[in-house]
Amino acid sequence: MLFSKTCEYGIRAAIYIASQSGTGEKTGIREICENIEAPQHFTAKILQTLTKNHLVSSQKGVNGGFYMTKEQLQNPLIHLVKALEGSGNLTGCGLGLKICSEKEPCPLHHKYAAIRNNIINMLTGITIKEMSQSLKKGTTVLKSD
Amino acid sequence: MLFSKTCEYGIRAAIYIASQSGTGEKTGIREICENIEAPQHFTAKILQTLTKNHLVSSQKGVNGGFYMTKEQLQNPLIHLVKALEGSGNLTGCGLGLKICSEKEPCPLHHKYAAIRNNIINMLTGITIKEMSQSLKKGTTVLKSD
DNA sequence: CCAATAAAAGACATTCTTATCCTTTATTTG
DNA sequence: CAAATAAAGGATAAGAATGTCTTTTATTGG
Repeated sequence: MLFSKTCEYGIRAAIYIASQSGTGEKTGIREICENIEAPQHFTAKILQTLTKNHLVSSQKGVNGGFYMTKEQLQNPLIHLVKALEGSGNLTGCGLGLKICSEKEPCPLHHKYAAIRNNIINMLTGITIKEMSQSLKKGTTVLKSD
Repeated sequence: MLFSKTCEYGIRAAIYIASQSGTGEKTGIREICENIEAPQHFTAKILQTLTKNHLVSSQKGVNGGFYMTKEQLQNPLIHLVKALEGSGNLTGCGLGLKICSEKEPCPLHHKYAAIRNNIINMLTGITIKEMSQSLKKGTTVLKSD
């Protein structure tokens, strides 16, 4: 509900890449998509966006693939979301008004603002690394079987 | 971010209709759309859905239009959202997994579940009437000028 | 250098959302 | 009843999101 397909696949791919980035290993797009059950070519495009935004690293050629540096592992989830959804997403009016502020609020403004703060806090308060660790431990999953 | 255009227009239209439903007056689609700055034909379709779901009332013909009964004014916002977005929207996994539960959670499951509860509480805790009252008082607005 | 490999990039197809237009049906008023 | 009115309904169009396929570019290992 919160995320587009682009964002869902992107987050899942990033978590999987992170889970494989322990000692500098790289992971190919095919392996990623098998492990997160996502369409391969579409996900490849999404990873292009993430690498352009320096949230994921990649290397072409033999033994190439995607990986994440220590610094990239520390990125909070919100960085991925902003790169993939655009940041306007987290700032607009809940009812779609062009102008909606504390001074001239829509009828949902205050309650919506509270929710949005919750969301931003959640996205800011969790790192890729944390999510990948639960995946490595086996306490969480990224696909349905 | 939370709502589709369909939902945004639907909610705004419902609030406007509610604000005009004091003593049984009806409001035409043209007037509604002028006051909420929404596309007329598209909004008309949305209102068809809402009337089918008995969330708004309508009457054809001369002096007809849309209105809401006392009971309809008491509907919480979540009824509109479920009618317009479908209720699956408020139940699925944040990362799009088909299966994601307490037993087999995705890496975002717990934090996402908390947010979703917040959202459901917000949508359940506010009625159309409450929103329309703030509009009538002039403390909130539904359009940008 | 050459062959193999894997990501990047571009073109295109499909589906869903958003939006418009036109016709039909129901209702009211004179 | 007739004319006017307004919502309901159907057909269609434009745009965005999602998804696929093919070619190009960069890199590595032999």
